[in-house]
Amino acid sequence: MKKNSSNSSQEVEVRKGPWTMEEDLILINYISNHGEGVWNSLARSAGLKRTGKSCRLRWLNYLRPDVRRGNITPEEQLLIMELHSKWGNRWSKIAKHLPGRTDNEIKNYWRTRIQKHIKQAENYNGKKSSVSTDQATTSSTQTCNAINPMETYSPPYDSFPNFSGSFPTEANENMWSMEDLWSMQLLNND
DNA sequence: AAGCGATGCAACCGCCTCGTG
DNA sequence: GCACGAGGCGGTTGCATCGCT
Repeated sequence: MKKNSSNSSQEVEVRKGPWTMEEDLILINYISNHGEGVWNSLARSAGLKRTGKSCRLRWLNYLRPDVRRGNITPEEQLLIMELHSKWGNRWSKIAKHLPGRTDNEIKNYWRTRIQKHIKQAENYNGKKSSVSTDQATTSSTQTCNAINPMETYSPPYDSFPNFSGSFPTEANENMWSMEDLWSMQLLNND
């Protein structure tokens, strides 16, 4: 990002974009041997041409052994919605209540799935209210003065016709599975 | 079968907070 | 008390994939 550092003579090119399998392995290997630490120095010591931030993000969102991927269950979804209605966009706070889930994953899930349904519901309500304003206002008065987007629509979560059908049914396939990576990492350690 | 728009997710960016000297 | 660096967080973007025409 910023290139005006004092040690510009030794400035190393910073890699951006998708992580390669090799980089993943280096990071996993390094952390399993040395543990997490100061991310900037970790990135340097591990020989990764990445920023500390990038390493941290990759580790937390993807490489950590306890990260669960895909298959957000209906229970988790309800919890997300409940916590979001309580705290708003405090994704990391919400993520702490969903073991194995990352803030990024929850954020993405919210934006791509739930928010879509909210918009649909709002449109539906809008149309409805144009026909019958009284009904619409009475049904939304409970929460109409809230700032939180969760509270700007009235139907309960389970009233979305397609909602239950939109749960991901299978884990997203990555280029390589975490099991593969970890087994490779174990092999490297030998 | 090809083209194209929609969708989902990984990763980056920039701001804020906190710890340390 | 102040400056600076690192970490944390939420918002946004870019790209790969999917599904429809």
